[in-house]
Amino acid sequence: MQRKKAPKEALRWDDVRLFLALCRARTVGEAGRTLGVDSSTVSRRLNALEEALATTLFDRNHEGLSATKAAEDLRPVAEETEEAMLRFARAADGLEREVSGLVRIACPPDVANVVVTPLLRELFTRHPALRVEIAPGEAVIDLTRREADLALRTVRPAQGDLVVTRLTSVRWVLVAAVELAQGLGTLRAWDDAPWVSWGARLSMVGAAKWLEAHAKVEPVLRSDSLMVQIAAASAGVGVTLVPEPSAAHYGLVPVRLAPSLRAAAASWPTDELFLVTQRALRGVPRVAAVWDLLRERAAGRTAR
Amino acid sequence: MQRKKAPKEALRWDDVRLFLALCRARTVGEAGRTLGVDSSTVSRRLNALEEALATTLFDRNHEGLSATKAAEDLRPVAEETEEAMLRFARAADGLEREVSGLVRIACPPDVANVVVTPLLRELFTRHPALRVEIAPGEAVIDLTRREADLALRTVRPAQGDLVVTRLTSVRWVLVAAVELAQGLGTLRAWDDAPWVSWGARLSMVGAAKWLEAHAKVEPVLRSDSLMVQIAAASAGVGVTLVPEPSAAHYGLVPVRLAPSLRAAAASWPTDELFLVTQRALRGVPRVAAVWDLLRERAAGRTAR
DNA sequence: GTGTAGCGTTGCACTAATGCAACGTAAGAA
DNA sequence: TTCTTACGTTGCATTAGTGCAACGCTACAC
Repeated sequence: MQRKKAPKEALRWDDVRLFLALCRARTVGEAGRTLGVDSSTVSRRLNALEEALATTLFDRNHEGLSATKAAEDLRPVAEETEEAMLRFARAADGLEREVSGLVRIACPPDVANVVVTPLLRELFTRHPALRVEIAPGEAVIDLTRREADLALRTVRPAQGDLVVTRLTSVRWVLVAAVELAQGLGTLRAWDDAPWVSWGARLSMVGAAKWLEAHAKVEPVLRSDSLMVQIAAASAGVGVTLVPEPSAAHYGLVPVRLAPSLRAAAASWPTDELFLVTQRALRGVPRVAAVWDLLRERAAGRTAR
Repeated sequence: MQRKKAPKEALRWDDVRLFLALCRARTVGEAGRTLGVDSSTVSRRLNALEEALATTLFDRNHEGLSATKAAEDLRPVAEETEEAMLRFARAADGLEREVSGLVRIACPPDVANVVVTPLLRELFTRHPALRVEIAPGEAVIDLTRREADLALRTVRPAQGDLVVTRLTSVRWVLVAAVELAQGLGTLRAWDDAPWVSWGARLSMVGAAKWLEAHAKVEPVLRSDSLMVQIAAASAGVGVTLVPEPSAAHYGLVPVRLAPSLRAAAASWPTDELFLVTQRALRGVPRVAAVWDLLRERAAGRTAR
């Protein structure tokens, strides 16, 4: 007597699909074909289902299948289930294809140029109906006012019903145009070089604070725009602190430092780059498409 | 660029169950607990589902899950699906527990005694609420008139909306009571022994036809009841042809035959035993219980 | 700071599910 | 009869799915 001890097996939802296919097919093989599996699999799963329900659903003989009364009683309920399942699939498909329309991205200008712009080609290849608007600016755009769908920020936002993910962290480096860096050689004192730095309005920026704290130099140029600083540095106006990826992107090279300066350089700021959107927008396909691509392509391990 | 080539993956119905559990849980682990699987499994299957739907359903961070707009749109449809699935499970459960009531079995008397009766103890152990009525008789009971739920027959019924399965095949053997068999020794001619055989009414029975064709003997006793024949043989009245299992059951032993008789003996009839019921009754649990036990216990390989 | 706890994810060994091919049975054709 | 065909089932090698344990990340307590 080798009876089963555990009829505790939960009903697997896929078994209802199997059951329906069997109701509609005249043979096990035919049911398997509609399900895309082998007839042996159908046979075994039917046996398991019957054991789980402690009922015989179909009689099998050399002519194929014949439904028992139990199966015929169950069939209408199973078909309701299938209709609901089809509605679900249709709803899911409906969501899926809406990757079109305009996505507005707010981000710092350098991030726009260095991070976002290089990804646009791939984004449009993936989703031809997608359109993008980049709103660059140092100021913090208020997402809750719907000025943008997506924001890239260097500070983690706290308030609001927002979804936040950290993309990467970037170190800042002291760079200059190639000729100036060569002309300077190894920097022995901070004021041995002309500096380009931040204006009064954004003096709370990490780089500005570092300059204030560690290298009390008087910049030859101040600007609240990082892009202006980069342009000035590129023109050989002076040295400046910029995020490493931006330096590489614009052909600025690191300035060599004498050992005496390296301790202070160790506390150069580190930016973290956060991707932010409103919770309600997170699942909207056109937004999700950009979100996912940024996570996939722009995310990096923490630089320690 | 290792993108997926095949988003052709069909939606598995169980994934909707997973999706619902995730909607209701605040964490992956909680969803896994309600589903009875590990959190790692939930994590992987969610990733697969999102890839299949090409949609992000949940954002995951250190606090757990948060549903995206897509997930919230899908949730009501998924819950309808679940309700239908629960109705199915309830219907299946309802069927399952009805193994009780009376099952009427029509069969030849020897089959009743030899095959059915020995199984009753196990049947009642399995299904204590079950009751059985055995209607023994040589005549063919008409199942379509609902005189019986189940029939055991030696001829395959052709007409009607019946379900038929062959249980086993049995050879007939020439037997006698122990003392008579010893007294006879090896039989050299058919009429060296007194015969017990069928009456006129059932002369079409295989054994009667054989006797007519091969051994033109005049029986000392005729009866249309196999049970009477067996009783007579047991009392030492004569030799008779009976199905092999019945002979063993009633302590009758084979009569030894001289080589000259063996050729004719080779064409002793072979009965097949068929289990029959109406299609509509096949799935009724109390009937299915008996059907299944008979198939399981009484079915044998073909005796060739 | 530094540790701790909770979350989702990943590596790996293992189990269950699957496909393929061979089998046993039954009905009809030659 | 024998052969053929179609059916469901079973054995076995392979694959996909799973659980456990370790990991990385984040927040919070200290």
